[in-house]
Amino acid sequence: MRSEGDDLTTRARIRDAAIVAFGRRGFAGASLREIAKDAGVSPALVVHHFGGKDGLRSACDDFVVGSFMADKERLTGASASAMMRAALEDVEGRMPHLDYLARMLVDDGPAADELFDALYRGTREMLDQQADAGLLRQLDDPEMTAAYVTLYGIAPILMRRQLARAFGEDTLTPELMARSTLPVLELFTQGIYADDHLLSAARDALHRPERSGP
Amino acid sequence: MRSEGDDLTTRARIRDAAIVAFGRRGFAGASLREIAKDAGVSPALVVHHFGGKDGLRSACDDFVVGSFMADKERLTGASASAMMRAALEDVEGRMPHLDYLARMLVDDGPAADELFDALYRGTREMLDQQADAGLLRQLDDPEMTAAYVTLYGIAPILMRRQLARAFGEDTLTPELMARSTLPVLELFTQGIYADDHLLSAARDALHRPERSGP
DNA sequence: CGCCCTGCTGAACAAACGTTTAATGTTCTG
DNA sequence: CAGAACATTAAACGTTTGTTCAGCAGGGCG
Repeated sequence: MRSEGDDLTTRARIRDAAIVAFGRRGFAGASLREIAKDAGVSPALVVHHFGGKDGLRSACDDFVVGSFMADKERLTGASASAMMRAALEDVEGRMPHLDYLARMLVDDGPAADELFDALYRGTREMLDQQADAGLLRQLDDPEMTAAYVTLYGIAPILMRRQLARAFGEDTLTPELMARSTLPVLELFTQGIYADDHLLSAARDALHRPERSGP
Repeated sequence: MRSEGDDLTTRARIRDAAIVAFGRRGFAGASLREIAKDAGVSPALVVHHFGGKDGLRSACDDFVVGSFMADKERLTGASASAMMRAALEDVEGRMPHLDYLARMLVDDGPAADELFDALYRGTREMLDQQADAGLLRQLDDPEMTAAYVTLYGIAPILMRRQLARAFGEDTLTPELMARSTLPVLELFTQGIYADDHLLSAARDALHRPERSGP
């Protein structure tokens, strides 16, 4: 009997192979036969366990999102440096999950909305707490800011390969992630512009949007 | 005879249909037959014009990247508010191209590297200019900062649907893009944190990375 | 023992895929 | 007008896709 909890069962092996395949080639690009071969089983068994390709997809969705949420919950309340260390520690081990999450978020699958909402809500709550603690500046549009902080947190995961390539690596290494910590925090605590010429120019442009004549 | 310049030829219609299909369903998910039907031609004609699905892909790559670069070049040197207005003006008209670019950047296609490199290079040059003009703060790691500014510029395009959904829309509207201008510029000119507790904590953690005992 | 589940497989299925081939209009050219 | 060159198609090909089906091994239970 298949119990949801214990792992390493055949069912779990299939699911893990599917996560890798979907993450690498996308849902449409990965075939049941390839997944079955990677898991060392027959294609029919995949259907037997998950009902079909769509069922396999939602099982993967649930598992990846679930373990991501568990990780997130486990680290809630931990110190910032502990979170950082945990995130850096095995990027490689969780790489298939990251691949899968990235694919989810751009493929508009059914579970992607739920995942993004959870991330956005988490970011909003975090920012609210920090605002209450007096750690934040006065924000012009807190909700939109929270949305962009969420986007900016996901961006390096979505484009991890390009980010790595820009620094001569071919995948995201712990060193690269460590190196990116300071610049990101620098941006978030003091920005990169020395004065507010761009900001006030934008304010002007938005408040009286003049059109250029012929 | 097919001339590269003038548009609305059958070849161009096929290519445009392919851009829409690839952007929506991904390269593997879109079929030649569907593209041919959307373009109002037979599947065989697609092969005749582009040599096959791969040829069609690279033709789309070239066209989308090419017109993107042309747009970018056309706006080089324009005022910031002019760039903003141009970018906002017809998000809807360029939506298929945005879909396609987003898919390119996460699908690791052959032309994606070239595109990202161009974007990254452009960002680095822009930041260098602004640094020379004294508009930038002193940056801890200018290259990594430039990489993240590039990522952050692309992020709202990659996750445009989620961003829109967070504000009750189902696609990226000009209003949403306008509304996001101020929060983003706010972040880039002064950050969101009131003090540097996170930044200095990260500096400490990176310079003496203590491990937590058992 | 016999029975029935459950995990699992090989073979086969219809559909969809990208591509090829041969043929038909269509258009330009000498 | 003949003929080459191009645009276009219907039909078929071989492959791969997701899925179905009948059946085999094996362990718990009467």
